[in-house]
Parts: sequence; C-alpha cells; structure tokens
Amino acid sequence: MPNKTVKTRIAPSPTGFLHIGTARTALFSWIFARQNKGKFILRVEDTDLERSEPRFEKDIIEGLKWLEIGWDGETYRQSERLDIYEKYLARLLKDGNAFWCRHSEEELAEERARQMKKNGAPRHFCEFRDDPFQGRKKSGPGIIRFKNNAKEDIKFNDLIRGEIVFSPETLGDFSLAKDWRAPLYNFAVVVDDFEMKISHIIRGEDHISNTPKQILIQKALGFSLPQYAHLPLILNKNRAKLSKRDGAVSINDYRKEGYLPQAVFNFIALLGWHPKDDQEIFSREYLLKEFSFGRVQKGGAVFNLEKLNWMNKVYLKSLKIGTAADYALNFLPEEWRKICAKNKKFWQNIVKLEKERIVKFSELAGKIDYFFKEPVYPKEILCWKEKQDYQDIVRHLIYILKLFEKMPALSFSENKMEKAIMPYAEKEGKGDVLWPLRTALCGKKYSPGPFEIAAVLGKKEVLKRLKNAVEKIQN
RNA sequence: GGCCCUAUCGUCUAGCCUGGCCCAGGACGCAAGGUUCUCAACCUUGAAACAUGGGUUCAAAUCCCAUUGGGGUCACCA
Repeated sequence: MPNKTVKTRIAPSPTGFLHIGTARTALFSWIFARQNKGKFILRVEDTDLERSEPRFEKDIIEGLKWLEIGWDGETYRQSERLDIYEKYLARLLKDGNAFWCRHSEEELAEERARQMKKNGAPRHFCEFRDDPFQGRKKSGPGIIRFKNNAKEDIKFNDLIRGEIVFSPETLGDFSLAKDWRAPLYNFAVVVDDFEMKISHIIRGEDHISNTPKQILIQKALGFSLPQYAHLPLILNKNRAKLSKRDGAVSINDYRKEGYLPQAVFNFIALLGWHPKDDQEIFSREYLLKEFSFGRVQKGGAVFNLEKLNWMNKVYLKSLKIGTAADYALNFLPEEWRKICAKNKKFWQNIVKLEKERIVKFSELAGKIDYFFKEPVYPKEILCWKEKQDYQDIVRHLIYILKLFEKMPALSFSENKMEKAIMPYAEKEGKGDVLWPLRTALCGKKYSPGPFEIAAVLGKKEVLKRLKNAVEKIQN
C-alpha cells in the first residue's frame, strides 16, 4: 500500500564532484519515493562557504540528470535559507536548549586529546551551558552549542538495520552553529528535513553516529521524527570508504570515459541491493517494482570496476546501432566527428564493427583510425604468426587484388567477398591468406574481420591498400 | 581509545527471519578446452567461501553466547 506522504531527499554538499555513493543514495531515495508515489527533492548543503563551489554543484546536477534520477521541482540551497535557521536558533537559545560557548578551538582540541588518552569518549560538556548568552560572541571565539541534558537512551528504528541505541552522555554539548547565520550540519539538516516535510531520510552509514544528535535537536524543537535508512558504504579495494584518492569516484568520470548511464545505474543499484532471483541486468522499471529496504545489504560493498566493465559491455551489445552511433560521436576527435556527422551510414558501420569489442566509448578512437586515414605499419605485421614468407604474402594479396578488381563496386559486400575468397583461402590456408589481407587493410594485429573492414572501406580504398601492402614488401 | 555498524568464494551476492531440499546457488574475474586468420563475442568445464570457539538440537551457514576481524564516527566539514 503506497504511503502518500513519502518524501525523500538527496542532500549533497558541493565540496566535490558527484560521488558514486551519493549517486547511489540518490538512486535509492528516488526509487523509494517513486514506489510510494511520493516526492524526491534536491537540497544543496552549501553551509560550508570555504569549501563549497558552484562548479561542484553543477557537476552534481549534471551527474544526476545523466543517470535520469530526477527530482521533483523543489531544489533548495542552504545558503539561501539563513533566515530560517536563525529563527530556530533563537528559539533554541530562548528555551534554554542551546547556549553560546566561548571556548577556543585550541582549548577544545586539548580537551579531546586528554579524554582520548584517558580512554574516555571525547566530548565537551560546557561550563557556559547554563546561561545561554553568557558566552555570547562579541569579537573573540565562540559558537552556539546544544545543551545536552538527555538522560535516557536515544533509540531509533533503522529500516535496514533495525533498532539502534545510543546513550546520550557520549555526545556532549555538540555544536549547532558558528554564528546566528552560520549553521552547522547537524542543525541545518534537522531544520530542513522538518521544514521540507521529509518522511524518510536515506543516507550513508557514515551518518549513523550523527543521528542521535539530530534526534535530540528534533525533540528540543518539538519536531516529529522521520524514518531512517542507513545504506552500507561503498568501499575501495582495501575495504575503506571510497574516496578521491582511489581514482575515479565521480559519476562524471564515468560519463566522460564513455560508460553508458544505464550500465552505471544498474551497477550502482546492484552495489548493496539484490533482487529475489539471480537477475543482475535489469531496467529501472524492474528496480522500481522490486526494490525494498529488506533486500539492502548491511555490510559495505567493494567497488569492482571489472564488473562495471562487463556490465557496460552487456548494455553496449544490446544498444541499437543508431543509438550507439549517435552517442559514440561525442567521443571522436573533432576532425573525424565532422566526417561522420555528414556520413551517418559510414559511421554506423564502423560502430557496428567495434561495438562488441570495446568496454567503453573512450576506447573507440584508438581502434578505428584506419577508417579515416591510411594505416601506417611495419611490414612485419603482414606476416601471419610472424614467420610467413613474404613471397607467399605477395602472391595471396595479388590474387585477392585480381578477384576484387573483377567485382562491381556496388556489390562489394561482406558476403560476396567471402564467397569469392574463401575457396582460395581454404586451399592455401586460411590464416595465410586472411591475416595478410586483414592487416593490409587496417595495419593492426587486432581488428574486426577482413571482409567486414573491406565492406566499410569500399572497393577503391581496399584496392589501394592492397597495392600499398604489396609495394611495401617489394621495396 | 569511547561509541556505533558489520561478517558466505579474490569481488558483488543467494540462502539466514520461518533450522533439514546447502558436502552452500548465481554473477564478475581467473584457469582449461571448443569455435576462430587476430581481437572481441559465444559455448563447455574447472578451481574458489559459511571468521573462530563454545552451546541448543536428532539435525545449524541458518538460533544463542563469547572471541576475533573489518568498517564508520567522535570538527567552529558535510
């Protein structure tokens, strides 16, 4: 039964590019909202003025759009909501639930170090806590803290992990804001989630330890508690939180490398979630139908590039040739792109040949240069298994040359060529004939089949390249 | 270090709630073979895991306890 009041959000902070983990959180939040006919919104958490940058916000938005994880109109930016935070902050101070703390950062750091040394929980119960404005900032240091008087255990029910319990003493008087108009994370989140009527907070496991603080603030402000679902983390090879130093962690890195959005979507969905059966390749419709928190994994998942690569190949294979060609066009050097944009059929034929041989589109350009210019290669490449006699190669090439010359240019097709040449190749040894033919056309050890290449190149070009090869040997 | 989360093949995981069908299934990767002028694709086969120790039970990957390992977090970052 769909819950009509469901509202979820993705709340990235624009201090870096769209992280894979953020994308997956967005994906699950989006699915959950869709499943329940609810809403999914975007909130940019840019309260850290020092580190937030517009280019990161742009990247995050582009990444989400690329994956077609769309939010419902509402987009918020915390930096534009300072009046709201100020209002709630005033209320907290007035009610005696918050206070100004005048300790310097150095003092606080020292205190923490002392506590850690004594094997205790590092926390700050402040001496200014009983008079909200005693420590008020005039010019020196100071921030607004939560006056944590909680005695009872703080409990919440996580949709993925069940009940989680914290004892409040370990929290201390935690920070709320640097100043009236400079809210800090835990406080801003609580206010926004309430104001935006978020029903389900879906986020990474690294936020579990923030949850009790947020609950305390919610209670002090008289807010109703949302539901929580803490997703397992995405890990690197060393099983630590995946971070920038681990290489490509931004969704747009994968976009730029020419991965397909469907593949990335499918892959990150499967990183921590699994359907009832063994199906691993699935559409967003399938996921929409099948997703549930009950099947979300509790333990972290290592990001496995090899599997993504495999998955991208699967999607690449199933892509219609026209679609693939259009998409792939973006990954060509300018000069070739112009040629292909004018000659779509030519380009599609090329893509058809390489589509199943590449992992991602960025590999394409390096493999198809011989369609745009004559190949440059050492004559040794023409030898099959590196020990074929050059005289034999010349003999075979000339034979093929003559066969091809007799064929009408218009019916210079894969099939016709094959029919014409195969009897000869069977007789002389397939490798002995086909290898030199293929390498003469493309100048590469590895490539699609000779007839496939020849058909795309066309009769005139094929004859020219065969003659070149013969000359190369004879000189 | 305190607190919290977590634990099945190298990796992603099914199975665990509701013990027996599991000497543990699938996928990626790996290895071997087949197909093949090369590469890719495809087909067949194989190696590969219930963290450890105690219980409970006729029976435990599944339930209970302890231990160990891994991770997260403890900011005037989010």
